[in-house]
Amino acid sequence: MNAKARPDKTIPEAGLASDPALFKLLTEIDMIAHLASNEFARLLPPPLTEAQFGVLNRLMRLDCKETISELADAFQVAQPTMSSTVKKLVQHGFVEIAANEKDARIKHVGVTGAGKAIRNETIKIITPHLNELQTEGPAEDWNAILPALTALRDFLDQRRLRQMQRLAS
Amino acid sequence: MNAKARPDKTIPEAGLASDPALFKLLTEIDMIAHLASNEFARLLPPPLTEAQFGVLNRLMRLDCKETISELADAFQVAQPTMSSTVKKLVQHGFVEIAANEKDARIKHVGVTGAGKAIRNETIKIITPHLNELQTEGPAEDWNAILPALTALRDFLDQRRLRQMQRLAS
DNA sequence: GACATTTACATAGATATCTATATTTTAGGC
DNA sequence: GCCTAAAATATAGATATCTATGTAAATGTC
Repeated sequence: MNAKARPDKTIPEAGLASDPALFKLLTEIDMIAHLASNEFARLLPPPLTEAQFGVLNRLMRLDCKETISELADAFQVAQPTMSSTVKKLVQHGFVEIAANEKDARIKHVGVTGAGKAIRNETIKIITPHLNELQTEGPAEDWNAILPALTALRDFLDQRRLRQMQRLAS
Repeated sequence: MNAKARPDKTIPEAGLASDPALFKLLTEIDMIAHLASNEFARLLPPPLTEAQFGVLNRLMRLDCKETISELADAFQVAQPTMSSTVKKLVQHGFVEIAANEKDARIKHVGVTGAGKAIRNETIKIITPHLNELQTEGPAEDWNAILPALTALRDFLDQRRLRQMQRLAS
């Protein structure tokens, strides 16, 4: 990202006035996700990437081990993508693989001490930025709009599952 | 994306109950963007990619030509990324480059007839899916929550510009 | 007006993702 | 029990993105 701060050409609202509300919403959501993702990626302590942090964060929040496929499903990425992410986490010593006694195909991914340390370090780095967003950002009632977005996400997720089942039949 | 439709392990709400509302919101937004992006990418008529469609759509909506840098800024991607996207659009014959008479460094990107055709074809493909989202998706008042998200996006965008200026000083 | 700086774009190399497919292990039908 | 199908993961190859840097053209300073 090398963009220079040029004369403000920012569009006040995503899309055109004529676009349907849902299309504008999705456009806006895409831009927010993109902006937040870029900012977040820059803050991460090397060698941690967004995908890698996501895995550490999830396993620590849920306080459990998960398999490659479970993680791939949770983050909605392809299984080889998660295999690659986990492989790098292993190389960095942030997770370790445990074999399943009953099924030799399955690998359980668990966070190591080093993994917990860098995840907590990341949280410390991120927190002030989130706080700035809270205090200096727009004063909206985020809890009020959260259920609508959760419903939308759930619908898209269900539709995705339906389409996959259609392909498999 | 090879995920199988496994027993429903969907988390009802993004993140943990203990997470701050804004963090949950950003997590939810990231998941929606991811889901929508995946679905959209699958629907695009080859050889069009999401980034390529975005450029065609923008130039046609604004009914103008823009430079590589202007497009990179608009989509918040690095300039070489947009150079690459435009190069592929040129190879497919969807845009054409016009030189600037006064400044030989500048390239103006304009949509061709073939570009307009495939953009309109894409709209036709997408529309039924958007309609399904409208009719079968959650019945929320999207117009009501749009301003809050626009404000959030604007804040993140402004913060990004501030940080870039800080680096340049 | 010469020279350093800035600007617009291109190129090179690295990474993360995807799809397609291979490999290994388990489960099921006969 | 055997043999096929399904499941979990790995490998290979392609693409899109990034950062760092190169190149050419315009700008500005003295």
